Amino acid sequence: MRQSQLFTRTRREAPKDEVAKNAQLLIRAGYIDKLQAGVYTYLPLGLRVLKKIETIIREEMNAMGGQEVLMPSFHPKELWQKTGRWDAMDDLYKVSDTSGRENALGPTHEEVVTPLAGTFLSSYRDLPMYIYQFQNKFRMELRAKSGILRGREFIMKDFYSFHRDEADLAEYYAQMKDAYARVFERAGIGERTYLTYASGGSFSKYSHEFQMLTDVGEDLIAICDKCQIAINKEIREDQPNCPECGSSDLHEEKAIEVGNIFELKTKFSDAFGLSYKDEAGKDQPVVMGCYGIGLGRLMGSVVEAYADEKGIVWPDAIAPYRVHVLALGKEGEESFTEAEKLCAELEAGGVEVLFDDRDAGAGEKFADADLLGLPHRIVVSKKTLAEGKVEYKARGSSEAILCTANEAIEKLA
RNA sequence: CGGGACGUGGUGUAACGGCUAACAUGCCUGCUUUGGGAGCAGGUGACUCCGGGUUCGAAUCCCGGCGUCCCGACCA
Repeated sequence: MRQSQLFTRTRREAPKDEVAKNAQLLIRAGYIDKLQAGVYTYLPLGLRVLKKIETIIREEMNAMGGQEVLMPSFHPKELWQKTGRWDAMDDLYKVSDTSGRENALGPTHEEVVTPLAGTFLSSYRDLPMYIYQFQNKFRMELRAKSGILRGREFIMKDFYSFHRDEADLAEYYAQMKDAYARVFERAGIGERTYLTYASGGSFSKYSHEFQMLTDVGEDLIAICDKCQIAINKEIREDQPNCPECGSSDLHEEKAIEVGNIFELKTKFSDAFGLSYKDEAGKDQPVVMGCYGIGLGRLMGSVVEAYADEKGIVWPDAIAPYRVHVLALGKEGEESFTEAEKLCAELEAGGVEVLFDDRDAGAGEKFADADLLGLPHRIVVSKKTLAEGKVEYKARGSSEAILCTANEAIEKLA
């Protein structure tokens, strides 16, 4: 991609109404744009990041047997009345049309997926079954905040599992913990993300959250020094010690929830009469689990966690482009033609490249490269060409090295 | 939802109740420059959030609304 053709451009300053680091940097670099409080547009660069995250999650969810669907955002009131959440959920967006008919904008999809499952699941032979989607959720946060970390409209992966009994759910639930750990590992935040015990609501003792350490986190978690499992502060009264090993050596950290998994059991099956026939032909309630990841929040959390004073630092796996090639000098000069060749070669090898071909000074290009945060930077200039080389630098490192174009390409393999 | 702060060109800021609302940046023209946001010249761009009020006169003071951010509460 030629940067001169990019829809967005960078800004020197962040809008004064953004205080959160993630929003400041993402807006300055042209990844997102704010429409209103808690509601953001994902611009070409930002959408690429989001799609990378989505792909990682999709691969892991498919590996767990998930089948992807897309349910509507616009839900009839009756479904939400059936579970009592039409009145009970404060952050439910309710919309009415000119006929007076009322609908909800989905903040989550149990009310839709449960009856949907009832359409197709009728026998023990149909179970287990796994359905998921990526979709915009709506929650009327009384106070949207922290950039894209807590929005009113946000994209979420929500996954629902259907089982014949609690034992089967428990087994699957345990596997999902591992799948989630893989997602966060692959997204580049594995070493700072902790499996965290949290409140289980009315039907289960615990649910589990995946909490990523960051100062802007809204949650306080206590991490077990022995087994590295954490407990959310909300349940620490009842559970002062590590639930895994019983140790009392815990230390507190601020963190943000990037994913959660929850045993719904028969809460929604009961509300909607979702049942199956067992081997004896007897009706049994379907046992459910649900599993969520907020994609935008994950993206914002990564920015919060890794950015430095110059800008964003993306992990390889979710960077919008892996390589930023900067041509110093002028269009038509050797530095440009050589940089173009390099880009073509990288792209032929399947490497995604952003090519800074703008008519701009060297300093501006360096500053923007730091701001954009692509993991690998290659500079082609008069200076490097004089030695028949290019300059390679990893965004996270302060060391730039002179090497041949081929050596640079090898670094990216 | 309770408390606080703030709304001025695209962005960041300035302006005592009083000239044609200023400066920087961005953007456009031309020249120049190309290893850390370089320079020169010319240009573009604002019903000062909206609605009332006070006043000879309001960006500025008062009232109401809307919006944004922060703290708190809330948050599968």
